[in-house]
Amino acid sequence: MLAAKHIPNLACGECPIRHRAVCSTCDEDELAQLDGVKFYRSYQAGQTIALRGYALDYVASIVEGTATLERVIEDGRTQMIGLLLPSDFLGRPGRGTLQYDVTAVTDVTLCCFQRKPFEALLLDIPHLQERLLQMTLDELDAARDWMLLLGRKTAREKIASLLLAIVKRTVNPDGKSLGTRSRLELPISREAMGNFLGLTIETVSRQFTALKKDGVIELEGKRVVHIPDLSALMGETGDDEDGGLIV
Amino acid sequence: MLAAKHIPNLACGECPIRHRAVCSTCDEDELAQLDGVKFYRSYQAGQTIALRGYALDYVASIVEGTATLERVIEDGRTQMIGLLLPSDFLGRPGRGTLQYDVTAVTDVTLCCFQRKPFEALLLDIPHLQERLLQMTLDELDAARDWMLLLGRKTAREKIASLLLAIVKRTVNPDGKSLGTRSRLELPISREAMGNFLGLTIETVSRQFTALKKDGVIELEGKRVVHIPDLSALMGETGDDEDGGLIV
DNA sequence: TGCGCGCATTGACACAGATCAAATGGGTTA
DNA sequence: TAACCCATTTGATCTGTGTCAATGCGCGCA
Repeated sequence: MLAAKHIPNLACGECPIRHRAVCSTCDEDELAQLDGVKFYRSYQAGQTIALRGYALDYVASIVEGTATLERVIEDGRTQMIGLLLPSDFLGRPGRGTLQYDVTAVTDVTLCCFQRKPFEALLLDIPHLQERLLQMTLDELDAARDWMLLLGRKTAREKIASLLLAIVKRTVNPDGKSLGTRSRLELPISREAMGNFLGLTIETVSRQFTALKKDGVIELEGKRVVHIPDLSALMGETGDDEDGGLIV
Repeated sequence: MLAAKHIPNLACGECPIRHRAVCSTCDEDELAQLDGVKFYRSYQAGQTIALRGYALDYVASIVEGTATLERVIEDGRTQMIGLLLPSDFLGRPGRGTLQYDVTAVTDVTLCCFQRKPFEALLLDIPHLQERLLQMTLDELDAARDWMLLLGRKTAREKIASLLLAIVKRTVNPDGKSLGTRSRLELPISREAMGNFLGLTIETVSRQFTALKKDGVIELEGKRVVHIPDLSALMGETGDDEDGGLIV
């Protein structure tokens, strides 16, 4: 088993997530305080970053890469409950353990803060805590969209919603108006999609085949999807307007 | 349509949720500040408290009663995405609209705070913001437990998990060790449970019948449940230990 | 070039939960 | 007390998705 690697810290001025992460509202002085308790760490694709119930002595921002949050029951049933992308926040101030497993799906770089000093800074820097509160509220909204999907959508609607969510985020992360035709590289395996959507891998596969047969999507290999008409895909999500779900 | 009623404020010293709500960590002086922007409001069972996308100019603590948060799609499919019980927090600082509908399921009393001044107090009173952050993180954890339930649990496991969650919240809100036998009054209808769990009302009813036949629960009327052996119920939740889900 | 490995697709069948429909029961009103 | 209402339960049947098993396909490696 590979261990996490310590790597040299990046200066905040060079940081690609400086203006989106938990530190985005901090001034120079406040950044310096954070800098005093920060250290970089990297994980390779497939590595476990944290396990449910085990101590995690830091909280962190994702600088680079993708990680999943998953709950697993003993009999193997697995539900993905979150996806961490660059600028997202990992860990829980005020508690030393997590309720879920965290796994790197690509190589991941973290900007870690020792937990205890970070908690103290939250009280000293109201804007830092305010930013973390807003990020947490956003995550809560996303989780609730996801609950609607898991509880009430059909397999076809789930797949369409997922594809649309990936389009929104990877093709056009800034929310500008979307063109009518999109090419899309799937960042996760069929199995991960199943765990994301509360489906089996076979059902995921069958729905892909069905959407292809109906002309909603075109497949190029297994990992690349073309969407000839985005509004047709939106019509398949089961949502009132635009597909709701934001990953 | 009935309108929300303004009712006289209760003094914080008399407040039944004084030590659990968002204000629980405030001292006398800070309470006085909150008192300046607070007003009580009550809703009758069945009334709409807020609608998705419409402005809500206050945030609030639930003093008494039960309210649901729901997402509804046009064809009528409904997913409950949250349940508000006394001491829970309603509304989103920093944003004037909600993403979901809020409905009173019993008569509800709210301790409301005008939103803008409340947001200012969050920055002035770090402990208030810290408390709200902790409550939001707890909600996020609960939402994630719920996602596991919606995505991967069977109908029987869902019902057992819900019953256990209600036991934890209403019979013993302080987390003291639970006795072996519990009496439990269900705060919501079968339909609401179905919307909570991603099931139809008929399936909910059948699972109640099945759990009764298997001796896991006893019914007294339709709204009261006796749980002769809590650990037996825990064994039905599908969770590793104690049923995870916290409402 | 061919073998093996992992992921994905396809097929046949089973079953949990949905759907449609009818019966029950408790509470409220006249 | 009867009539009605509404939530709930129960029954019969249907169907979407899971399960189990076989096959296909791309890719690295010998």
